[in-house]
Amino acid sequence: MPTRRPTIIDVAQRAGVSKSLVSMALRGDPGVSPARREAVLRAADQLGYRPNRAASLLAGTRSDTVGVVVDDLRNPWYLPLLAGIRGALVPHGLRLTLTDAAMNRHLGADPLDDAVSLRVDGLIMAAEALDHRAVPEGLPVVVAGTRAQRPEGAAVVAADEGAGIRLALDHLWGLGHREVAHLTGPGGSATARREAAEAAAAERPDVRLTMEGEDATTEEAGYAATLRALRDRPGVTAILAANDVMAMGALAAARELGLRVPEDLSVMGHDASPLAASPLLRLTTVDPRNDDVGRAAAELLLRMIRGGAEGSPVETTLLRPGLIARRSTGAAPTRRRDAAG
Amino acid sequence: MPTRRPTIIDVAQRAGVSKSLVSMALRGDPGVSPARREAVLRAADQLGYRPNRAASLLAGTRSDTVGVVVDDLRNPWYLPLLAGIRGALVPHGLRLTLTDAAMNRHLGADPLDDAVSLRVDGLIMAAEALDHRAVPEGLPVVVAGTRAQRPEGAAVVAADEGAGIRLALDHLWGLGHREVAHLTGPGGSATARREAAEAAAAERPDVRLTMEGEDATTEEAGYAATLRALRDRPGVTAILAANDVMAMGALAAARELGLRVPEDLSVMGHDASPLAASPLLRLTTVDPRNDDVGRAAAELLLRMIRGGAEGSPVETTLLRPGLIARRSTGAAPTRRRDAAG
DNA sequence: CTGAAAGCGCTTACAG
DNA sequence: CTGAAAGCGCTTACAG
Repeated sequence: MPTRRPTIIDVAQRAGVSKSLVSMALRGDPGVSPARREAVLRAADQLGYRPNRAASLLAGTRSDTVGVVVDDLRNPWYLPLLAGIRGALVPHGLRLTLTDAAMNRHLGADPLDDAVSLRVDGLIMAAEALDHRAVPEGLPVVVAGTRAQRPEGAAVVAADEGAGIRLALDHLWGLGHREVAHLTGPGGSATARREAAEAAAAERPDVRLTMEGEDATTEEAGYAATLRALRDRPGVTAILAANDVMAMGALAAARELGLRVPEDLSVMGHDASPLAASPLLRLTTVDPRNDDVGRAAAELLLRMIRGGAEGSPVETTLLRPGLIARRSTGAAPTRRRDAAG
Repeated sequence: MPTRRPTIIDVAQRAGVSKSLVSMALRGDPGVSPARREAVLRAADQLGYRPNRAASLLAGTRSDTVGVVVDDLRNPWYLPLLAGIRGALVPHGLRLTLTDAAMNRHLGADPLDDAVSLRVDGLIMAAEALDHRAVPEGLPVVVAGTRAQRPEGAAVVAADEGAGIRLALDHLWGLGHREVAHLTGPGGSATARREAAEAAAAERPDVRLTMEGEDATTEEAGYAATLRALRDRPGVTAILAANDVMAMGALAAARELGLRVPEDLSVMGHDASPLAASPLLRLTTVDPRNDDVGRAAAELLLRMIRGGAEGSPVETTLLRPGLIARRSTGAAPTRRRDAAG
């Protein structure tokens, strides 16, 4: 029969101390003498002790865990964000529990339920707002990235979408593009980027910005929107997609039409996801610095957790995005060379 | 001040029943009268009661949670697997906690620690074997996908790699390819696929199989390996990559060399990841049917959990893979048309 | 710096 | 079908 898992009581007996002392030693409480701490750690190691988190969760006031909700694992934009979050959390001894909203929603499960039922200390939402009632009041929440809504009382850390879009359009305009199609779709960040693009274009009467919308922001949507834009707008020489995944679709559409990128058509993404760096895409992209966004979101959340409810005014932090120029953008052709034309 | 969260005691008072009755009603115990169950559910709803999972974890014998460990979120092969696992788990009321080994390892954290400290009922490992000592003895483990090692006592559900590779080579041979470069790398599934390819080629003296190895199975590795293979082997007309991500690198290398796919060079992937279906790649790929693998792994794990330690002999289940033909493969050219040649 | 005691919110036998 | 009691393995005041 499998031996019962050792508990702190077993560790205490072996180390010859009380069980509270074991608890304190294990958690690195400074008020434990080095000799006893040493004895406790040795005993724990010898017994193969592993703390029962359910017990510590129940007894303690904190879970030392942060919940991270991402929208959809298929769009890899969140990877740098997650790396930033992890990097900020780990030094503080916090763990992270990851949930994806899309698949859970698909199955009728509440994506927040997991994190909430585990009594996470705080939540980082890298997803469109879910059912807000699911967020217990008083739970610190930071929204990471640009979202349509935010739960009441949540702080926001995101890239300055206006600045990012301006970088993108300046880049394209600088290359001589005068008619740009913007691929857009539903969701907070696509909406923010679309509005920023419209605002920027309004200030430049010499350029033309075409909007091409789809009901999704996936690669397929980018593919379809690009085909449509190029068919309807002969003057378009550059595509600015709402994200890298859509830009990937745009590259596919260009290839389908026999257009060379960037000689015949420039394509730009947004997110600086790992995809954009792919040798196959070499995508010029707006870099929201999502690793920094993640780091800042995690650090803000930590302050909210530590500071208690009052210490944290609801704040919005906007980070300055950058631009990563790769081979998918180049000088505008005099006139678009369509395969058909 | 934030109101204390309601507990089953509050629910019991409101419903006018004992707290154990609340517990039973909430968990759907059949031995509770419909009237009382109704009363309990109503009271819980009115109070906004949400169970404290830490408490139920500590008091109960099961966590109703399965841990899933994936290797690296950057390679999307695991997405269909995860969908299959979820689909099988949800109807049984089990939840899933997802961990990625790569990022955790990178930060010096034990990827299993989370799941284990939460006392998951079982583990699905879609990752290279980790530190086996971290797996508590007696914990049901199913390894999903072909992996080099497996924890002692773990069951395996995977695609039949031999059959998959045979499908791939038959496909290429049928198209007239007589010299194929196989892109390989470290790790269990790449190793299994390499060995299967070698075995299959050994039976066909009229074909030539070149191995091109890298120290990783990433897109960059596939890119580098392809450049090398095409430089060293003028007769190679097809690339068979160990996975879709490497095949993506191969496509990039082909483009770099000015080779058209599939007219000048055929490229094949493995995994049937979402990437392969991309309009930009349209990658012919071996389909390990990872959704089925995930479903079968979850169902086997459930049987192991329900059956207890003895009910489950260590078993290996191999599923028959398929082949998805797309545009990246085609008839072999008489002779490779190198951009330089 | 250390130990004895109470209690976190549930589930599980066990008695009715 | 229902209720009173014990206990899961920790943490946290609290007393020394």
